[in-house]
Amino acid sequence: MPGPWRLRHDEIVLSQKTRYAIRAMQHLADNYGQGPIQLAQIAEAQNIPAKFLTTILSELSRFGIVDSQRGKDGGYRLAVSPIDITYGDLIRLMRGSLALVPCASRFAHEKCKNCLEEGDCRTRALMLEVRDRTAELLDGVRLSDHIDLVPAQADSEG
Amino acid sequence: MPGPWRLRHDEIVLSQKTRYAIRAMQHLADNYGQGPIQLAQIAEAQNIPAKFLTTILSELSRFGIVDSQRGKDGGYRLAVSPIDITYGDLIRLMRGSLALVPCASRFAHEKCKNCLEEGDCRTRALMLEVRDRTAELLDGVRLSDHIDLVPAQADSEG
DNA sequence: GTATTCTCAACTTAAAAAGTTGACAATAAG
DNA sequence: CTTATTGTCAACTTTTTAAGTTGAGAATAC
Repeated sequence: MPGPWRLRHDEIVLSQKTRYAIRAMQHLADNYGQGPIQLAQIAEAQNIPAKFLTTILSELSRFGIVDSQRGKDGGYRLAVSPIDITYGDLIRLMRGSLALVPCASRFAHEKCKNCLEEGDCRTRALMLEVRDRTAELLDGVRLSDHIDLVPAQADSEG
Repeated sequence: MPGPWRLRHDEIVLSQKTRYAIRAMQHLADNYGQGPIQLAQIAEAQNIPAKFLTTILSELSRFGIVDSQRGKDGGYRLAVSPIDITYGDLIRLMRGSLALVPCASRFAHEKCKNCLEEGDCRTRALMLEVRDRTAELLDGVRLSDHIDLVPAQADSEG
């Protein structure tokens, strides 16, 4: 890997919506076992536009991973213990797949547009490998887990 | 991970452009050491819209990873041996980072929009881990490597 | 029955990705 | 030195996706 080739910054992988969903779920996990938590409270604590959170929580509720209750003192709670929800689950739920390319999705597998025949695509095997490693990691951490923060400094590249 | 929660399919990670770039580079790698390869030939062989490939190859050329030559019998060739170019290099070049979220990029690190303070973000450590594992894999495979295709069937999920 | 809280489809806005155009620059061959 | 060939590049159009809002409605509690 020679050369100081210039870097760009775009093509973010986890959308805002997915990230909001993760934070909302973390919030619910933190309050698991207590009464329903109101949307407004989550929005405020997690810095998420309330109206948008509406969409996200309804969706999670339709998925059945969150229970909702209307009316006074209503709100949301996890429908499942936080120990039974992995980050992999959440990401698959919100974005359909952990794969970097369509053809490397184990579940939602489909042909990549404008690609070669799959038998001739040399990138696919690598992307499947990446997907599997990613899944392994993301499915190994649960909403109930405490996650240690590492200092994270720019020593390695990328 | 209980429940048959419905899956979606969107938010693809490697853009068309990045995938085209990878295939174009593979093509050049296959013809490394031979004369310059013309854009039209690459476009045809790799099923890439020729005019769009123009943009991509010019870019790669500006990055210095590809050499170009104009005029009759001109074309493109790798400026660097395929053994010295990893898939990680290519992806970083085209999309700036291997990270799933902005705050987990080692190089192009920046704060995620509308997130909590980094010290309070519990997702970050996990995403850094994912980034590192991905980088490890992608930097371990070179354009010169033959990649074995595995049958890849939907046994595990996601 | 009224205040509260979630529901949801439809809509708007904004941004990014994908791809095209066309004038121009370099090179080779005659 | 002229012509055909091939890459360069900024500007543009089109399409798609993400992000967020609106507003009417449904369930619940008091």
